[in-house]
Amino acid sequence: MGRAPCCDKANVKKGPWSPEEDAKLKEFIEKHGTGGNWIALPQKAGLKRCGKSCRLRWLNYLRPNIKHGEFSDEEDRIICTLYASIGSRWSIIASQLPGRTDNDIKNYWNTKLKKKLIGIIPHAASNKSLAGPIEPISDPQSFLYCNNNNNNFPFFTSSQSSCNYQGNQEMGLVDLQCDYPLKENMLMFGGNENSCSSSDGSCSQISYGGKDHVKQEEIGGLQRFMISNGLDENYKFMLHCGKINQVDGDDDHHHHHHHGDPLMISSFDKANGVVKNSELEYDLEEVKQLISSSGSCGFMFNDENKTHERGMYYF
DNA sequence: AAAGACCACAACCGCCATTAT
DNA sequence: CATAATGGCGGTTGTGGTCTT
Repeated sequence: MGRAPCCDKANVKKGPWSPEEDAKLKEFIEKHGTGGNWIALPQKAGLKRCGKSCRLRWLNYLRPNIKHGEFSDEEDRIICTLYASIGSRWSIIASQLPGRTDNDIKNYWNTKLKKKLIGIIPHAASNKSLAGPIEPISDPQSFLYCNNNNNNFPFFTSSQSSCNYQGNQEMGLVDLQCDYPLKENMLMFGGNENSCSSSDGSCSQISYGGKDHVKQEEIGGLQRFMISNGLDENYKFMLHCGKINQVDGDDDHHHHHHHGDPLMISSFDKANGVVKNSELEYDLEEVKQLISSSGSCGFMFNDENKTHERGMYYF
């Protein structure tokens, strides 16, 4: 038959560890090691704990050289970059951060870091008046459709009826989903076409890298720059350039990429059936610059059911 | 001052591939 | 081989502390 049962579940302590228990476990492991057997360990160490609980306590808390508290900017950057490329594979991410545990990083991401990443993405809570004209978007199919059920980027809630970009200087992480096959004619800046989705959406992972993933298309005289983040499903929004022939009258000499149309964000309020546009502080060229700068990273992939394409961009 | 909301974090739970009997 | 438990992982929850109302 199989193995013998590990421990008497009924006679095992749960909940937070006391300093005494910590001391016992630490002392035992420092003296005898784990013996490659966590299940037998609590018996030997005289602890009324399940082996699994001991393992967790050791790995996440008692083990030497564990860093706790403040994450550095560099650590933030690594976490964001890795999250953007591999998602919530915490143990792999932790392996790149000496002294950090997967549990710590996971907690940090879920409670703090995610919230820091409001970057170039509109801050939905704003009630500033919209800067741009309201204009219909001719091809509703081209909206990126996002929802925040994945709870990755709940930047928007159902109570918000418009999107405004706040000019946040911080980095932004963008999560997008679209529930239609991406169009063949969509352009990717700087990227190779192969890294875009195959038309049947059969790729499980499409590419890594910065600039490959930003999508641009032209529909009805509008340049559209496809990027999105987590949204309630009542909302759809996209970034796009204003009218192509719009005159850029700006006289800023410091940035060679200052030509081009202002980047607009359009959101669709399904409840009210209204499309709202507002102007982004960055123009398309600036966003391209951001995307292709060394710090950026992004990728796209399809989910298992091949029904959604998702991508993430890290600036 | 009390109650409730919010937050950070440690710990637990269930799943799954691997391993021991 | 068949079976049952382990170890590792990621999602989730419980808990204690702090902040708000």
